[in-house]
Amino acid sequence: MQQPANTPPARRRRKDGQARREAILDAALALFSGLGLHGASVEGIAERAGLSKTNLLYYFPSKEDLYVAVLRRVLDIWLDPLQALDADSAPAEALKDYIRAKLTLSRDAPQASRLFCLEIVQGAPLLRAELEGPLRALVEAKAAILRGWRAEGRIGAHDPHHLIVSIWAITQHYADFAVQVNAVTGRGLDDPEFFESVVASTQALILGGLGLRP
Amino acid sequence: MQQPANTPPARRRRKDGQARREAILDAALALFSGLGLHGASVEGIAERAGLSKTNLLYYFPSKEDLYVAVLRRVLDIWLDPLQALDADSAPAEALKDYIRAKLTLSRDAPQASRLFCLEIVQGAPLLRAELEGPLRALVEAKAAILRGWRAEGRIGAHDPHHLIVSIWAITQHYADFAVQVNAVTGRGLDDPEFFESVVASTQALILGGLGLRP
DNA sequence: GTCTATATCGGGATAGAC
DNA sequence: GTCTATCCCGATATAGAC
Repeated sequence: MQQPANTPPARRRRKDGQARREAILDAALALFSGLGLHGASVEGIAERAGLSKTNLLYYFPSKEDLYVAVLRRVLDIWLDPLQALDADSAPAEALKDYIRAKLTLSRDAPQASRLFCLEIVQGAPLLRAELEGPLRALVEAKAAILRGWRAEGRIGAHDPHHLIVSIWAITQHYADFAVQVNAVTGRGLDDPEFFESVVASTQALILGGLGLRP
Repeated sequence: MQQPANTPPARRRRKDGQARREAILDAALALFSGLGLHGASVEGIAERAGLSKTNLLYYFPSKEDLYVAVLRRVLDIWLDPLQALDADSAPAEALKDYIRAKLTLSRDAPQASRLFCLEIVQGAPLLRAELEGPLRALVEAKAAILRGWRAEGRIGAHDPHHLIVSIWAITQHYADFAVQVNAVTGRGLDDPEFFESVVASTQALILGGLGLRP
């Protein structure tokens, strides 16, 4: 079996390069989500990622390029859980799973949630196309599923758009407004007990609103 | 009756000064909420307020001072509606009124909502004291009302903190994530018909989650 | 209170050696 | 790929005349 040292230089360098890019993207996410695009400095990101400012600019030619790269990565994670909402499942189970998946994301990737939030709040000049295209189409597809359930009398009457938006609002709020939630309740999603109580509460609220009982 | 020209200079100047401060605060809110603290420039704010950069710095000695002044103003508006939640009202009516008041604020003061959101998402170094003090106390008082209603069997079982947080999350979301809501639904709170449907939907969701029927 | 001019600085980006 | 040195611009803030 070959040792790592035997790996051809070209390939090893490329792998290192990818790892370095990942490290930069991680550092950038941390600082952009905490300080905003203009509040974070390239130097600060570089320092956190363990390289020099000029060296960082070798990997990403400009600050904006880096920012867009981070944002793209975040968006990919973001669209994922809704995809799983399935017409064949029982409505209550499908919605409960979706709520749990979103809250899990808020717990495990709060920085991604916050960066997404910052970008949307400021008008999302970079993301608007993504929102009006793929996201809108995805929501439309899932709204159709909800309307189908409604037609079959399996859930109560409720505007599907508002339902989806409300689920987003609540689940993301626990990541984006974490400091406020913490100030008021003294706890956060990283506390397993609190996490489960939020999941249960949110599920109860949404299902109750649809006239379903968990 | 006296003409404005007869107003003593000192008084007139002071009144003009106050009006100018207001204009600056309005302009600052618009730009800070759209570009963030570091993204907005003093020059841009001055231009929007109709004076020169140096002149602005006569009224507010530094950019940060201005930012804090804007934030204080926003927070005052913010704490207001929850105060009105009253133990003597019928639970369903009190909650419906609160939801409508919050959504009205989201419709009429979206920039204030967004600036507040930006600040919280970034960790709210300036607001933390306000959150842990007055806000927490206020929430605790209102949570006690909800627990009282629960004890009397007038509402269903639901954690009061989660309920309040969920109402915040949904109602503010329509201001803060307006571009996303617009991308997905094609409409916003400024559309009266849409506004009323959001109010009705949110009320139904919350009351339904508490086992109440509107 | 308002203006012009200017000091000062941080930070993004480039040049070029190694 | 990484470094040192440097350029350059935008932005905050100040000085001082009017």
